[in-house]
Order: sequence, then structure tokens, then C-alpha cells
Amino acid sequence: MKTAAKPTRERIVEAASKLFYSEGIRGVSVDAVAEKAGLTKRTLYYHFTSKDDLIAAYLDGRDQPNLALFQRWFDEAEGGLDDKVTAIFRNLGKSARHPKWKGCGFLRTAAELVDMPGHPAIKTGIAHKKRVEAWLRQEFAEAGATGAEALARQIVLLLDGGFAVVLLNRDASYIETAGEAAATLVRAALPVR
Amino acid sequence: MKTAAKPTRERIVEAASKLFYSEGIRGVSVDAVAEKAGLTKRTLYYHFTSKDDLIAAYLDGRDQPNLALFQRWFDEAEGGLDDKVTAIFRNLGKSARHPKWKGCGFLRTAAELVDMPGHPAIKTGIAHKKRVEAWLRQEFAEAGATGAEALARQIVLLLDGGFAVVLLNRDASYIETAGEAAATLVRAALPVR
DNA sequence: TCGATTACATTCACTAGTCGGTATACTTCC
DNA sequence: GGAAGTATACCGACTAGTGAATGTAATCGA
Repeated sequence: MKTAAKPTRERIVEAASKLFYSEGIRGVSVDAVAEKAGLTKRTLYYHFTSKDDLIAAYLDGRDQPNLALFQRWFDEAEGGLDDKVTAIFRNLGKSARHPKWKGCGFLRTAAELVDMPGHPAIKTGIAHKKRVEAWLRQEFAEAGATGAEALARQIVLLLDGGFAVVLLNRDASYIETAGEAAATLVRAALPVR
Repeated sequence: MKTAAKPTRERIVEAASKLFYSEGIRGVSVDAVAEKAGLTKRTLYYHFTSKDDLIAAYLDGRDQPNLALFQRWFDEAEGGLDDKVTAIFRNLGKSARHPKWKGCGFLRTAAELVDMPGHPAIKTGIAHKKRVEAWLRQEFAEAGATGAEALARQIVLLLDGGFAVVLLNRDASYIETAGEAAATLVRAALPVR
């Protein structure tokens, strides 16, 4: 039984996560991550074989929590399917107003590593988005929406459009506009009541 | 009398444009740009005060042509407003299938320069997206669509969502899905025929 | 004893930006 | 018309610093 204040590896990923997310991957040195984690670079390299390895670990660690957050927002919302989808955007918009918000780490990583399409971190990003989409598809199918696959893709597109646009112009209200578009599309796919 | 093969400054911006777009800003050194332009770094620094200056010039040079391309696709399309909007996405999808395609330079720059929100290049990016949105808004208003402002924003969101998603997963068909969503939204905003 | 960790030096490639100087052409003044 | 000055455009070599990654020897704790 390990009381484990917190495993070193985990602490490193945590430090990397904060720094990479807030300053970008290329903008953060391995030294900086080691310092933030409170240990030596040498120790960091004991746990990770390279910076790329660390980058991959950073995104691996964000996959599950990010999806869970979306699911919580959806599940906790009252009302119909359109309201539940709108709730995701509403909550995302609220997050985007915090000064520390810097868009979607997965999308930003794809932008930064644009010349290494096979990078493990990119694959993690693709898998994450696929999981979000698959979850939405299932929710839509269960609710009896027509064209659940296409609808799920469209919602993902609006979500990521919101991430991208607001990262650029810093006007979080665009995310709410995306939410309205999403609601319109959901309602159009719902059986007439 | 100067036949002017092509002004040096222009050649530099052209070289920077190609390199920055295909490999990312942080991934390209000033030396690399100079070499691509066929001159010395010293000369490059004669025409530009800094790399940041060069980055700004790169995006300045993309603003007008990018918008013009969208407008051409829209204008040349046959059919109603929904068909014309769909045409933008269809053409964009076609572009995205070329191996050199790397998403939207403006959005990617925002992702790379996430820790310098006031950077001139970011401002250029914001202005560019505003211009696209304003153009769409006017087209929609002229066509008598209700809520032209919101609709224009929603189309921009789908456009940028397509850029972001396809940059990550490299599946250009998402852009066509975005086009279908856009068409649905446009039709919903059009007066009943 | 052994896995984890540290201090610290080191390698090597690369990066933004600068120094000092040259070649050419246009202007100005006598 | 010619000398002197001035602006433009250019370059080779350099500085000073940062990057990822490694080497090594010593230490800590179970």
C-alpha cells in the first residue's frame, strides 16, 4: 500500500501540462518543465525518453478528463437534447472567459506540430476527438435523432470552430453563437413532436 | 528605367509565406527564410526589423487573396444562397486534399503565438476573419436571410471548425460535413418559398 | 543492494539579431 | 562635367544565448 505523496512521473506530466497548455509546446523548454516539477532535468529524462515522449504524455493525460467534462455538462443539463447540447457550449463559453483559457490543447498541438503528422501526440488528439464524436453520436442515436453520425460530426465541428475562433479573437461570445447553431441543427434532426 | 524582376521585400515575404505556412512559424528560422529568398540574413534584416515583423508581413499578404478566393467560389457557384455557401466548403475540401494543405495560416498563427495576444500578426488574423464575416453578413442580408449577423458568424465557425478538425485528423470529408451543416443553417434562415 | 534521484558539466546544433564593410546609383555643388 | 556626398541595397562573419539530450559520479532510502 503506497501512500505516495504523488509519483514523480505524474508530477512531471502535471507540470508539463500546465506549461505546454499555457505557453505552447515549442515555447516551453524541458528545463522549464523540470524546474516547474521541482526536480532536475536529469530526473525528467529518467522517466521520459524525449521531449516528444513528454508531449504525448501531456495529451494522454487530458483525453479522459476533457471528455468527462463534456459529459458532465451534458448530463447535468435540464431539458431536451437541444438544451443539453447547448449546455456544453454555454459551459465552454464560461471557461473561455477565464484568462488562463487558451483554446483546445489537442488542436493547438496539431497546429504546432504541423510538420510531423505522425507524431504520437497527434494520434492522441485524433483519438480524443473521435471519442467525443462517438459519445455524441450515441447520445443522438439514443434520443432518436435522424442522421446521428452526421449530426455528431457537425457538433464537433462547431465545438472546434469555437475553440479556434475564440483563441484567435478572444471574444467568447462566439462559442455561444456556435451553441445556437448546434441547437438549430439538433432540432432539425429531431422527430417532430 | 527599372524592369524590376521583383522587389526584394516581396521575394522575402513570398519565401516566408511558403515556409511559415508549411512548417510553422516557430519551426522556421530567419536564416531559412533568407536562404529560400536567395539572399543573406543581413539583407533580410535590412528590410524587416525583426522576425515578428516578418510574421506580420506574412499574414498581411494572405488576407486579401484568401478572402478573394472565398468570394470567387461563392460568386461562381450556381443556384441559391445555400448552394453558394456549400460551394465554398466544397472547394475548400478540394484544397484540403492537396498534400501541401496545412489548415488556416491565421488560426495556426494564433495557436503558435498563444502567449503573445497583442502580436501584430494576431491582429491581422482577427481583422481577416472579421472581413470574411462582414462579407458573408452582407451577402446574407442582401439575400433577405433573417438574422444575417448570427448566420454569418455561424458559417465562419463552421469554416474554422473545418480548418481545425481537418488539420488534426487529415480527413477532408469533415469539411463537406461542415458544408452540409452550413447549408442547413442557411436554409433555416431563408424566407419560406 | 538497488532503484530513484541529484549536482553539474558537457556536447552539439541551432537561433535571433548585429558589426563592419562594400558596390552601385543618384544627387548636389562648384 | 566632375568631385564629393548621400541613400539604397547588399553580404560574410560574428555574438551571445538557448535548445535537447547525455555523461558521470555521488547520494538517498527501503
